[in-house]
Amino acid sequence: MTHETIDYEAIIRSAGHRVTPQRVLILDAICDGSGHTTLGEVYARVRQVDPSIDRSTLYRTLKLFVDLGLVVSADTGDGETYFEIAKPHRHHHLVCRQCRSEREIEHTLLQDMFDQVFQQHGFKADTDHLVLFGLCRECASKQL
Amino acid sequence: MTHETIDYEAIIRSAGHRVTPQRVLILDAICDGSGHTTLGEVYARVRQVDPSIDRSTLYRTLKLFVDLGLVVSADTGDGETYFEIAKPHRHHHLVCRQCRSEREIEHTLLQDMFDQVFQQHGFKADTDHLVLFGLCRECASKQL
DNA sequence: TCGTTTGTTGCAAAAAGTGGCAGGAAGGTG
DNA sequence: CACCTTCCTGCCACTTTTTGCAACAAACGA
Repeated sequence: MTHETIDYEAIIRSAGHRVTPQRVLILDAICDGSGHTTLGEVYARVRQVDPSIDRSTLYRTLKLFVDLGLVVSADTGDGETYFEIAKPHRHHHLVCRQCRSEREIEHTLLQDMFDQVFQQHGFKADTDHLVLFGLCRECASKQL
Repeated sequence: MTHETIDYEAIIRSAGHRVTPQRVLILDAICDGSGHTTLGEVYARVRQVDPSIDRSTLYRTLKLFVDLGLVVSADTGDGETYFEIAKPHRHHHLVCRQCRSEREIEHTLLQDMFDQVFQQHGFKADTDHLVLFGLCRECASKQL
């Protein structure tokens, strides 16, 4: 599982929160499958292991994880919110409006822009997971 | 009111939609106040003028306006979705995590980044209203 | 290991958001 | 101006998300 490579328990504890079976289970569920996972999928996986877990717990836990930076959430615009375990490298996503495909991009591509924003406005941007919408290469060529 | 400078009625009509009192009222409500407005604020203002307007009407109208490009919506990540009347120039926002202040930035600052994304990934980004989080100059200096 | 403290959980109820439907009204035509 | 067509709105029922609260259990010290 992806998150076993980072010490998530320490992160939770050091923020003054507790490591509970529910939280561990939910984190596991987010890591199952590859890449982004929807809230519904997470809920289904969690309930499969422990049907007694309440929806409200899931919502609260997800919010906590996002606040702690353990999990990254992205609203891809199609109504569903996606969750993904935080990766060691800062990255962002491209989402095609047409075919809905996703693609990761390196943070480096945005760093220059962040630097310019800082120079011109003194604003230290720290957004760590941006979603850019547009047309992917394939769909763009079909548009002709 | 901001939107009186553009012919929003023509935009609504030319798209095959009707100009109703409810729609006008909701557009007015979005323009009240400066800059971004939350959904809750819009609802409160609308109800103040006409308490009979239904929630579903507000949601449907907001969605319509966004589709038409009359209104720009931005998910600022704090759970609240913000709405703003569309402005003639493409722009984005900086939002301070600390003091919640907002500031507009020119699209030019992002264009280079969009160009690079296109060069490297063939992806035509067209996101027209990005929200970057971080620390504004004032809050950053206080952090010391 | 036991007891204490305090963050968490599950439950229940409220609030927010969505979809179907029938009556009502905007906009066009004669 | 009256009529007609079609889109909109308000209402209702339903799903999703959030909140208050009492019981529970993780973490820590003795």
